[in-house]
Amino acid sequence: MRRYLYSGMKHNFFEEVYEVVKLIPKGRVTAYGDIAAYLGLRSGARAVGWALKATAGNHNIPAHRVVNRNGQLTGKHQFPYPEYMAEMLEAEGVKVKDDTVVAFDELRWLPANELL
DNA sequence: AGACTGACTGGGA
DNA sequence: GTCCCAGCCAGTC
Repeated sequence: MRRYLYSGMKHNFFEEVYEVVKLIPKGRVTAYGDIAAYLGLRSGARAVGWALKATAGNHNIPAHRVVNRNGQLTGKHQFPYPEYMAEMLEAEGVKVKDDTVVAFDELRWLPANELL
């Protein structure tokens, strides 16, 4: 995994996002902003969400492990059906209540901390 | 070309 | 805690 610093570098932002998302461990979650920060963007969270939208239907990318900074499943409506995202997380041992990940702070996986 | 939009976020009021 | 606002990327009109 290489560092992505946006300044001056021409690169496919989407692919970088996908690579990071694929590395999120089962049973853990992360936030859009965490991924953006790791990729070197100040406020690229929205761009990350936009990129993940393009992965809809791609089962090779665990997009359900990405939630917003409050642990809310804001992207649930992009899945085959609204409950799909929560079901996937529950199946991995992540508890979800009211569209929000329980104990989000403990399960939050930060790429900058866990990767070299 | 310009203006919006969206699976967002941090900071200030 | 709430509300507002600018900034990020790529696509659409």
